[in-house]
Amino acid sequence: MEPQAPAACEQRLAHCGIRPTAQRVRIASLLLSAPQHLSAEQILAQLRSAGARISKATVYNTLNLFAAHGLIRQLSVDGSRAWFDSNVDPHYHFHDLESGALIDVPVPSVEFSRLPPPPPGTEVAGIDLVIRLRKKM
Amino acid sequence: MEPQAPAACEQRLAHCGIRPTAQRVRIASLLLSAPQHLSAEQILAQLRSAGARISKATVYNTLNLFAAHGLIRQLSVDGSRAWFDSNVDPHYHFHDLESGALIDVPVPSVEFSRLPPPPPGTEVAGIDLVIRLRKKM
DNA sequence: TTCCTTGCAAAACTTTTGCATTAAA
DNA sequence: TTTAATGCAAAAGTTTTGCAAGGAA
Repeated sequence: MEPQAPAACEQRLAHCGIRPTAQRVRIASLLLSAPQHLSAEQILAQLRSAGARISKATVYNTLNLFAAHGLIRQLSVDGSRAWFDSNVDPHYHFHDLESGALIDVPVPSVEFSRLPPPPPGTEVAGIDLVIRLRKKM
Repeated sequence: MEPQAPAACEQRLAHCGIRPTAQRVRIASLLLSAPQHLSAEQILAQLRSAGARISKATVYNTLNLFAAHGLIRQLSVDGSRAWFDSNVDPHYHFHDLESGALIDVPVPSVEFSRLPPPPPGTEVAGIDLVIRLRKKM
């Protein structure tokens, strides 16, 4: 997967008020190159094998920072670890139970004809939908 | 919350092919007394403060065993820890982002008028829906 | 006796944090 | 120069595992 142009990432970070350090730009460049789902460990491994000098702490700190600024979205799909989704537009997910793969499901392919009213004093902040998949027999 | 009659739990476990040991019956008795969502740590604390002699390892082993037999369901709602749901009938959840509380949403209160076809070679194994709630302003 | 279960401690894993060093503005 | 970010190691939190001891059949 081609990393996104570092210059574009730099601008995007600066636009969010995030100081575009070398490590942050590399993470952004990797993650924002296409819609994808990566774990912190995967990001660390990919950057290091590409020759980057970066620590685990910085990866976690940066991912949390990006998520807080809405650049990425943190998913809780299986209990094992967090997945970071570079697609922050509203969408849902297929989750292949065998491979663990996550596949984006665009909003228009799901339609709710009925939803429960939120409890009094609350409003809906978001809807997470995960469609679990198994191999067809 | 009243624990369910231990005798009924014993029968239920035996019916699943699970040997009804003292610790397992206590966990079942606590968890299956009503539809609820508990963490392993909460279960351990409640049983111990009720005078039970039980270890953390046994709580985890037992919860995994129960989940494997379909007696309970493990939820991934926030990344922090697993929640064990004593309601194994199909249903969805509200998740209060402020308090962390989980509230069951019965199946009939949600209706899908459109769902995406599962990718070739796969079929839908289940649908997890979490409606995140924030305080209304 | 034989097999399974438990408890304890240690290990495994993911994520966070403290602090000295380094880089950015 | 001043402030913020990084790296490392250690800590924290959750869950799993190895193994000796205990309990059920």
